[in-house]
Amino acid sequence: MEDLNIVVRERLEKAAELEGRNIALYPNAFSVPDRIKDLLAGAGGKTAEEPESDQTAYTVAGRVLSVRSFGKSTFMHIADAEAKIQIYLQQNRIGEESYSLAKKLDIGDIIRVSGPLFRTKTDELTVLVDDLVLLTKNLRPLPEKFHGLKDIELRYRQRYVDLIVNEQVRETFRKRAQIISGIRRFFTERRFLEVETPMMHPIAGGATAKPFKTHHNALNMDLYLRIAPELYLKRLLVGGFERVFELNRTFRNEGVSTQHNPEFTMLEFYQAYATYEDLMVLTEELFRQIALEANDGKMVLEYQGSVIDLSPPWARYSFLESLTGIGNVPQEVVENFDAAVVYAKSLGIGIERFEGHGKLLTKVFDLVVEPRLIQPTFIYRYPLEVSPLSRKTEADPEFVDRFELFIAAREMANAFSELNDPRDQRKRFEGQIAAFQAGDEEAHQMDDDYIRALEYGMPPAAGEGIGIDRLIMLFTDSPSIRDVILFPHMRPEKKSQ
RNA sequence: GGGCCGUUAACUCAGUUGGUAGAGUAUCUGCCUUUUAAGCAGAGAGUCGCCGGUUCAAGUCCAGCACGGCCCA
Repeated sequence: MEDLNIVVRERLEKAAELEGRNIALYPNAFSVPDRIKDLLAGAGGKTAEEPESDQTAYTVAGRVLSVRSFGKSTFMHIADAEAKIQIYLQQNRIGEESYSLAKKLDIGDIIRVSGPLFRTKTDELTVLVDDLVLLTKNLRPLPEKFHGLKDIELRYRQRYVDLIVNEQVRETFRKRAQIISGIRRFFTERRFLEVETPMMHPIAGGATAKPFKTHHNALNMDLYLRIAPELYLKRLLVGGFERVFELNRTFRNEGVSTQHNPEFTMLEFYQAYATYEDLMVLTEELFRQIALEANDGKMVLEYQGSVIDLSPPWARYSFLESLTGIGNVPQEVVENFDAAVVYAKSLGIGIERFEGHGKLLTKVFDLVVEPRLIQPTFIYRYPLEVSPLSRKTEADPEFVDRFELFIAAREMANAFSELNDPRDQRKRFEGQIAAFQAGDEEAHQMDDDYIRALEYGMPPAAGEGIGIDRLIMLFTDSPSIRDVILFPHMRPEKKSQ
């Protein structure tokens, strides 16, 4: 307690004083029948005189955000979950006893007030308080009213404070919830079944990434936090569910950045009897619905200064076309491995000895093409080498029936027609194991049960993964993934406050 | 992992050439019954991120570390 600042000490003293007057600091069971939003909406169409004539008392609760105190009357603003409203306390209306409590209230306290509505001289709808109850005493001062809480570290570490004082942050997370429930509806309406598959995997598969490792004590076995739900969802296609989706957390043991958080939310969906081309159309429809619901019905949005038009259809380039056409990569680089090595080195790309032509070209792509893909763009037909779970392109078996979607220079989705030939899948895994032995830590492991599942027969299908956090960033114009994750991962604080 | 930047009161920020630590908000006291970044008068509030070094003297200069941010890989 000795490390508390003077303001907290004073509030503790004030709290003790109130308790000495038999005023409960944290009382329970006070009903709050009205919402501030409803009061504002109900009075919206009324003239200044009408609220005066309506003496109906309303009861709202909320946190005190500001106080403007005079001798014997006080204005405050209080906010509940959706809105804020001004309240007006007068000593001769609520009595000296209640008014002395009002004088002791602090910004940050949660109170309940009852009374009729009126409009002030400046036409602001205000609750004329008849009854005041302290519901929760605040002991820590809120950040300054004008500048708010700016310090990014504090905002993430103490998100609760960020949410109290920064309305825009609340709005971002409301929009996140709205988009996610819209996605659920989109797939449910199309007869996709929402499923939950394990997050702890004995084999971390379905993506190229380093996993987190954990341990099950009773079973005495190591487990990995999933890097993708993919292989379990496809087992469900084998099982007979023809359309499934999962919308939940995935974990990758990588660095943190404005676009990476160790745990993030991923949508994956699989549709039997569809191809990756069908999913391009479905993806356009999905974004169209999200824009209708979360972008005021507009297909155009602004992200960090770039105007992005989501109107379908979106541009489509094959992977190789995009390298030469968008990235201005010389033709011989895409045709010849040795030329690709020289070119990659000239861009400063580090090359591992287990990396082949396809892998090299994806590194070149990330550097010279991806940054230019501002408008929604499908890049399709990826190298076989970087796609161990995708169906080969029938016309060109060095490539696969896969696309990635880029918007605002970021990968937003990854989709492909699924490889359902168990013999080919086993060979692909074996190739991955060879890469792992050559030093590729992210290479896929053999998953014998997955092969066994395919041997029972998985219908031809296509599947897709969408990084939900990046999608939310796009629709909320957020520069960092941490702005759309309520509690982003941080190193621990050195000492608690 | 590398480079650059930041860390000063609860919050937002100043702090000059190295010479006793500043403002606004918030808090406390007094006045004030239609204010809204209310106003006026006064007061309190600091491990200048941490640890060393240089110096008569360090918020300031130097080294290391911690946390954070941005960029790069």
